Amino acid sequence: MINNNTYFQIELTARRIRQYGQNVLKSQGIDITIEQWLVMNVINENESINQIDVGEKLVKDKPTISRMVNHLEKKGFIIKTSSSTDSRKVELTISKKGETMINNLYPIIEKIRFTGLNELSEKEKEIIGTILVKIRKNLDA
Amino acid sequence: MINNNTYFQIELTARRIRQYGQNVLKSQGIDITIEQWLVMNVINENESINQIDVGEKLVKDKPTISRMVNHLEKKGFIIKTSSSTDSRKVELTISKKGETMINNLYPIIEKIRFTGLNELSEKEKEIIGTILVKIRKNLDA
DNA sequence: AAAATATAGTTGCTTAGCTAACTATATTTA
DNA sequence: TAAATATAGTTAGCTAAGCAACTATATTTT
Repeated sequence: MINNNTYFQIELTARRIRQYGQNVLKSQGIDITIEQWLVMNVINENESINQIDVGEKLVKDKPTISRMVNHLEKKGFIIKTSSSTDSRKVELTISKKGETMINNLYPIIEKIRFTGLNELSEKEKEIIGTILVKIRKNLDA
Repeated sequence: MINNNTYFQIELTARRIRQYGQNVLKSQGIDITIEQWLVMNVINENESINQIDVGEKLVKDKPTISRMVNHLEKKGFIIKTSSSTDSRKVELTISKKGETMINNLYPIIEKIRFTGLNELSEKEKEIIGTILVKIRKNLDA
C-alpha cells in the first residue's frame, strides 16, 4: 500500500504545508512565496552569503537559486553584489525593504507553524526531526 | 533558528527524496518521473478513477493532474475514456505498456525506499507516519 | 607562463504546482 | 421546465525544480 509508505507521507505533507502557508500569505495580501521567504531567511541569517551556499542550505540547485535570487532582487528585497575577493561569486544581503518584509512576516510564519504543529509535543517534534535528518543522511551517503 | 523547524525539515527531506529517487530512475534509463509514477500507482490501485479523485489522493490540484494525465496518456502508459454515466468525468485505466512499466518499477521503487529508510525501525516509521497524518489533519481543519 | 581543470553563476528546455478564468455537462431550485 | 448553481476538466500565465550546456573567473598542473 503506497499510502502507508513513509516517503509518500513526507511528500504529501510537504505539499500540504506549502499549500497552507501560501494561502495564508495570500490572504494577508503578502506578495511573496514560501520558497522566496526561505531564501530571504537564509540570507538574513548569513550576511554576504553566495548562491551556492544558499542552495546547499535549502537543498536546491544552482539554476533554481539563480532565478529565485533574481526574482527577489527585482522585487527589491535583496541586494546582489559581486564579491571583491572572487569575482565569480556574488554576495547577497537583505535590503531595507527586505528587512521590513521579514519583520512583517515573522509573526505570520509563527502563526502558520502553530497551525499544524501546535498539537505536537516537544518530544514528538524532536523525534520527527531526528528521523528526518537520519533519512537525509542515508540518502546523501 | 529556521533549520530546527519541523516544517522546514519536512520540506527539505521531501525535496531530497524526490532528487534521490529521480536520479535512480534516470540511472536505470527509465523515462518517468517520480510524480508520474505516483499518479500511475493511484490509477493502478483504483480502477476507473477520475482526475479529481486522483488529485485528492495525491494532494494535487486539477490543472496539475490534468497535465500529468495527458503526459502519461501521450507516453502510452494510461488510457483515458469518457465516463458513460457522467460525461464530465473521465475514467482512467492502466494500459498494457503501463502495466509493464509498473512491474519493472516496483523492485526499483523498493530499492529507493530501502535506501534512507532501512535504518529506521518499524516503530520509528509508525511514529513518523502518525505525526505526519496529524499535521495534515490540523492543516485541513 | 600556458594549458588543463575547477568553481560560480546563467540560460534554455522540460515537468510540476498554483491561481484564475474558461467550457461543458449535471444537478438544484424557483 | 427554465434559470441558477455545482462539478469535472482544460487552458493561460506564473514560480519552482531539475538537467545539460554555456560563460567567466580562479586555481592546479605541467
